[in-house]
Amino acid sequence: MDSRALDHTLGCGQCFRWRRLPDGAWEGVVGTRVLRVSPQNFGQAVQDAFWAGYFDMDTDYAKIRGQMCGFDPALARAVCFAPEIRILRQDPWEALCSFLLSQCCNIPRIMGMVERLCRAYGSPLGEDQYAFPRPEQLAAAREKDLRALGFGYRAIYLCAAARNAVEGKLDFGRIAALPLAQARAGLTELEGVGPKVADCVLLYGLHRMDAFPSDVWIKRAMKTLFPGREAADFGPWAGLAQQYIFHYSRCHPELFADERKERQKINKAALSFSPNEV
DNA sequence: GACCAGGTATTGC
DNA sequence: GCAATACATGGT
Repeated sequence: MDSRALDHTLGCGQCFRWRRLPDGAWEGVVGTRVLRVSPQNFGQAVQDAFWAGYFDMDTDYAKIRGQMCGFDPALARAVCFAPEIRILRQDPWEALCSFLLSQCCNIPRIMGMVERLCRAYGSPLGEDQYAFPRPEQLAAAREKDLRALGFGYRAIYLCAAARNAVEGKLDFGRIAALPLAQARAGLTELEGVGPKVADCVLLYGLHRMDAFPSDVWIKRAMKTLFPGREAADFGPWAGLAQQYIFHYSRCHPELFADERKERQKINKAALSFSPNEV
């Protein structure tokens, strides 16, 4: 795996605990392990079954890419922009908490929040690294504690999730065994989990490759780049297609400049009708 | 100093 | 069912 491949997979917005170092290597915490991975040692790292699983080495991505590129020229452009994206097999609990926090935040802010959460409640792993807190650890937190970390209205969502996990009402093993629609329904019973967060948990935490998280970027991209298409059109690899489209869109905001102008025009008009009067 | 961000729950029509 | 709105905050 070359450095471009690491950049694609770890920098495409699917994970929040990896950082790119000045020399092009990446450092991250997964479970209770810390890994510094570079193009030079990647092959050796995935000799270890744990990391092979995490990087999803058993999936033939080249084959899937081929099918995608033949399906739609716009999708082919997104694939060619960052072809080496792989869908990591992340921990579902961590994915749930991370994407509960992600609401109305940009990725740098999400990374900051997750970092503060781990420092406050996770187990130390040495060298200034902390594990993602387990449900029992997070269950000790009160809403005000989490608000103090800057989580805002998302604080109660984490409290509720931790409580449900500890009490056994939230069981990822049970959800993993369900068909997609039912798994999604099970997750959306949790406070603060709507269709987007549920699909993120399914795709990134339970590796359901047909889950298709639809956020602001994906909604924009679907309207502009894939008019008339919907998630199901992308088939069993819709989740991977979604990741290609998400990353491509975020790196090409100019594609949506017209829509942004429209939004600003509407905002301005709304303001002129209701000037601030304190 | 706006603008915007990997949304969700609630409310009102 | 669907649009509007509140919810909190910080990165750029």
